[in-house]
Amino acid sequence: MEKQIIEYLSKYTVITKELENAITESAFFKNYKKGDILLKEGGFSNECYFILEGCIRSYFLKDGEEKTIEFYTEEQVVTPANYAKSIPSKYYLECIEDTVLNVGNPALEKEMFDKYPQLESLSRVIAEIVIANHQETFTEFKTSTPEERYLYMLKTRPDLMQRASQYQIASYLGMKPESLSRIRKRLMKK
Amino acid sequence: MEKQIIEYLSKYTVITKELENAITESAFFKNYKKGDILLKEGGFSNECYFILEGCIRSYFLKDGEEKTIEFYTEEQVVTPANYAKSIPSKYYLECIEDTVLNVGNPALEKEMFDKYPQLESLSRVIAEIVIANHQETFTEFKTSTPEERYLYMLKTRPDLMQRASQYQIASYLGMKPESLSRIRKRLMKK
DNA sequence: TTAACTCATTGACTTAAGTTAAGAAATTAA
DNA sequence: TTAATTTCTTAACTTAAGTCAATGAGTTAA
Repeated sequence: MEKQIIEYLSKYTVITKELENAITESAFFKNYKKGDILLKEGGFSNECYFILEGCIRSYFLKDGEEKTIEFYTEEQVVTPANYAKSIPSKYYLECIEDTVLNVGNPALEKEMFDKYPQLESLSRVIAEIVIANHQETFTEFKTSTPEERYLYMLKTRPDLMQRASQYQIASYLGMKPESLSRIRKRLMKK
Repeated sequence: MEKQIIEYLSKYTVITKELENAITESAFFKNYKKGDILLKEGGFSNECYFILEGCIRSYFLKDGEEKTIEFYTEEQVVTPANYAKSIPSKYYLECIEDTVLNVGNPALEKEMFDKYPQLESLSRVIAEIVIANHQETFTEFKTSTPEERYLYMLKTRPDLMQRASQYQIASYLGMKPESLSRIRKRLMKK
């Protein structure tokens, strides 16, 4: 179980045996059931997550509808925007499958960063990769039609098509469920 | 001139006199004219920038049209996605005004991070803030109509309305220049 | 096993963005 | 200062997404 985290980090840099042990020993896990809410809109957060198994969806309510912000799956880090801050969350975090998480907190994070500066350095590098990836996704979104966005998602995150419901996917793609239904029908014929 | 960088960093943490001096002494500036290209699509980059004055636009070509990815203005950091990597850039960086930049490079960055770990720590913190801000912008974009997106930009980045041309703003907002023109006309009447 | 509920599909209609093309306005260069 | 070029606006038309409403399919719970 701990291995997954080490494997993930090892993609970016060499993890010394010492650091590996420190991470393994301090690792803390939690299990959630499908439908469990990790964070509520208006709530506070002192936890960040690394997904070992399962899927988390972030969403908020607008005009009485759920608007999906993001889907997080295996090997992804979820840091609530209000993590370690005393401001209320703007969104929900919900497990849309049974989910196993590695859970972090500000105190542990600080302790680890102080003890192993290379870990904070690695976090910076990963954060910058996340920024670059995010910008690419956003750009793709802005320059595409709803149909193209659906096709792009099919190509880049095909697993989500099975894991999430259509109305969740629709709002993630910035469209109405009816439109997604029609797009799928249209593409069937081709 | 150096003061701006120190002021910017001081928003997030206390900058010791020693670090301030190190930053000030190693700071390197460049001046550009309106229209100058900092990076070409397909080109390589070993520079990152902190904008002291002016405006940089990132864009690429799709279907023969310029698609604006982002506008960067005073106090913003521009790190090309291929910075310090041997992969070609997917986009252009263009000064849309006369611009004054503080220029960084991988070697200097490494030297400073090694000497002042708190600077790398700060970079991580800022990177995470950038991620949170970016996600909020993307979410706002996804859940809004083109007209709402225009109004949102008017509210959050009013200066850009003067600094960039309409076709640049239109593609930044994910619409055609004709649509932006019509939206503006529609809003005039209200 | 049925009843209740949620989710997905379909159809008719409305609305606004895309497309194409022309011309006006503004900017830049000769 | 004029000519050339670029940018912006407008109009007519096409296309597809949003809206509203009904129905069908699938899931969950009594």
